[in-house]
Amino acid sequence: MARILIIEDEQDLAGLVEYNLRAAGFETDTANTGAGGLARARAHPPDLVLLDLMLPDVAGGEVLRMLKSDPEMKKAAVVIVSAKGQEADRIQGLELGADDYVVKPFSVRELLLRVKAVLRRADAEEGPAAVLAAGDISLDTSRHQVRVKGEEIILTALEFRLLRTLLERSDRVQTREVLLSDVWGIQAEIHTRTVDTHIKRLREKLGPAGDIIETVRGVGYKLSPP
Amino acid sequence: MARILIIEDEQDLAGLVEYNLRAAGFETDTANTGAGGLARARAHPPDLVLLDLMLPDVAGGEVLRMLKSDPEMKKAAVVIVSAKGQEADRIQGLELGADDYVVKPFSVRELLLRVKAVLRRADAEEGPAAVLAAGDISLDTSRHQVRVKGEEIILTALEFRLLRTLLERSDRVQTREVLLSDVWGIQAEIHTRTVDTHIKRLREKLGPAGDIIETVRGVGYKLSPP
DNA sequence: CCGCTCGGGACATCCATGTGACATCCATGC
DNA sequence: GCATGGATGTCACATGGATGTCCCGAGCGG
Repeated sequence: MARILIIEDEQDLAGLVEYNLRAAGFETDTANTGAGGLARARAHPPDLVLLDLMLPDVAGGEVLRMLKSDPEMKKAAVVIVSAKGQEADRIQGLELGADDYVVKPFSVRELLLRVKAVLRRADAEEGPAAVLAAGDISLDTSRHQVRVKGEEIILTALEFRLLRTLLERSDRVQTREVLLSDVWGIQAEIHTRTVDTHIKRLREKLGPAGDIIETVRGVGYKLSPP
Repeated sequence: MARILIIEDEQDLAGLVEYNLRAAGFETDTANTGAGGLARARAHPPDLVLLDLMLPDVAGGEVLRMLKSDPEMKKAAVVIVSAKGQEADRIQGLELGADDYVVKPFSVRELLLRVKAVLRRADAEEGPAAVLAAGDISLDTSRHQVRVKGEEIILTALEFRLLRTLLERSDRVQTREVLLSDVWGIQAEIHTRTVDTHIKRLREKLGPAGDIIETVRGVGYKLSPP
């Protein structure tokens, strides 16, 4: 899922936003100052930046300019957060290349919708691509299609997410807890056979190619390309 | 590069849009009233008109009608800008011959994408044809006509738009949210059957050929040519 | 007033999913 | 080797959520 950097000096607000973005399945990172935000962005380029224009150190506009001037960070979408009535800021922000803005006070719901919309657009622009592969298996995210040796395999939405998660983390063992959390969105310990059952169904549908999903006894599952 | 006429009464917004269009390499011209816009268009026919439906003098719809009735200005593409929630206006606008619309508040990136897309289509039409096809279905954007095995099918403006969107993104799954956003111009989570209903109507009108609209359970719809 | 289009609520329908019971397998200690 | 307990594989089934379908009311144009 997408990675979002929050640059916001009001701790309460930052916490609230972070909590909700995580609940919606995003990875988040937070900085309380403009300088800190830029450092974070450089260290770990995000897909989207939530930028407050009123920061204690650097002016928000300046941060935006810096972000957009770095070829590495440039591709991140930017959503501006500005205080009520700062029309001038808003205009300036959009001129500088922000993708959208929300005005304080905003509802979490609205923020989520805008973030999702911006990311969706960014996705659409990236064109086709987005094909994961391992062994005889290839998975096309945008088409929502899986092939084994060129032959199409029909998966359910859940099976698809599971396979994608495993492919994205090829060769690394995923515990049942991690899978439950990342594929199912559930945080809990397990006493049921839910994960196993779906792994089984996946192996079944993949046929012989299903062998690349390995069981790591006592730990979890991993997908290991030949 | 293309020439764009902005008819918009909010000065700030007009300025912002103008700035960005110029930055993107377009020639621009601005009018703050409907009458002024028509005068400008007559004096110097644009390739594309960005038309706000809420104008101080003439109704936006009227401006559109005038534009389309003049043989000289007729060839200009029109992108409607309407305030949030003015559903009726959008539909009406499309029926009157607008090529696309954006809903306020919109992001600059979105506006640019739509403007470029519309111009691209307009360009393509100058050539032999602007026909999208898949299986037995062919859709002619310039004639606003759909055929199944050569037989003409009558679609409403909305159905046409829905089908075109699916055709343009053949093979790629579109979630209900994406469709609502791109076909309807609404940003929201869904609890209604709106999208499904229109998909159903589309399938119905397309007859057996309607089968190429696939349901991807848990995700959305996609059109997959044989 | 009639007919068309569209949105969306109220169902009907379908099938993906979660679950617990049971079978099986494997690492471990002897 | 072998017994043993815990971990994993497998299965059938109910249940809820997602989708298909129908229908009505609103808005608009003729």
